[in-house]
Amino acid sequence: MRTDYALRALFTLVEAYGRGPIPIRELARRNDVPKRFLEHIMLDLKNLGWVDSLPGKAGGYFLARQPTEIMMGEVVRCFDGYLAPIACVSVTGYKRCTQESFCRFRRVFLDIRNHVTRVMDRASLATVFAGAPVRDSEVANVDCIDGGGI
Amino acid sequence: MRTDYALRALFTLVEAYGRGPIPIRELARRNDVPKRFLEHIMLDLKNLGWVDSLPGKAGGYFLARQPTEIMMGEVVRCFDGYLAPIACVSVTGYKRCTQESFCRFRRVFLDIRNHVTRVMDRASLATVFAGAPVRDSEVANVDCIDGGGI
DNA sequence: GCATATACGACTTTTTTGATCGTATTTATA
DNA sequence: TATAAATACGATCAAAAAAGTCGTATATGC
Ligand code: SF4
Ligand code: SF4
Repeated sequence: MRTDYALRALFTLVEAYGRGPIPIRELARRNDVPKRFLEHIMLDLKNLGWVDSLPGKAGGYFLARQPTEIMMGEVVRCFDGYLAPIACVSVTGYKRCTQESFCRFRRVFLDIRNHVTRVMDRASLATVFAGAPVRDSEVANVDCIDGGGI
Repeated sequence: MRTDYALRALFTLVEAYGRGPIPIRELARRNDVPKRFLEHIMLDLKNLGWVDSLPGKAGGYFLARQPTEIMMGEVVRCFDGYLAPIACVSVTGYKRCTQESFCRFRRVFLDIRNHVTRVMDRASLATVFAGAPVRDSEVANVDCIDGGGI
């Protein structure tokens, strides 16, 4: 949830970009996140340099960088440690495995990692915000070989 | 780990397909998995119909289906619940979210889900086993926009 | 009958996640 | 300058999930 909550808050700030700070109470309400929990997340985002804040009356949080300059990949990577589906194919969170030299299915995970990073590191908050919400049918419509579940 | 351990064991059985059962002691040793833990995993695999077993001397586990007929996607889905990176874009493990109607970044996750399922549901154990292990350089070589970490 | 397998529920430990609380500090404004 | 409203931040907690262990029952081949 942490990563998801962080993204929710960030996109709310993208929407309000240039229009002054938003108090955490408002961020929590709008995004359906426990307020006290969101405090920690916002603090992380601040320390990472993506948002800034003003205390006191009329204070709150606002983006510290342009929405075009924050990539989804960076955000996820900071909260989850890495984008890869498993640590043995990650760079930032690499963890050696004893089976590496002969493991066969590692290649499948590598393929997925490559796609995930390609997508996530090209997607700035601005780009993503410009897109339309997902329609239900898009989730249900599965184009994999057997039409099976996901 | 569970999913990874399951895959390790399965691929060992693929390698030995048609050459009699392999005792769990051997599976645990070869794949660096705690033996007692692997017992539970093998039992799951058996109940799911992918492997079968023989007790007693000269007993052990063996594939119950042809390696061409078990897909990686099925395996992962059974152990992890779903392939999607987040439940709101999953079919088998779908969980409603209050933000769905206006969430923007959900589309990014949907894109990833589509790729993951496409790859995983087309990859049979046989196909994957036929491939070569991953070289270190392939993991290090990142082709995302900024050449940054993964 | 004995050695060697799997079968399987109960249990324990560890890690992760999600969340709460108390209190200090800063700021605008009346 | 008092006060109300905001962030700052460490301490702590609880629940859940994941990882791993144990004891013992049962089946099989020789
Ligand atoms: S078994 Fe293969 S995929 Fe799993 S961690 Fe080891 S190298 Fe990576
Ligand atoms: S906030 Fe968006 S991505 Fe996250 S769970 Fe809700 S709909 Fe899905």
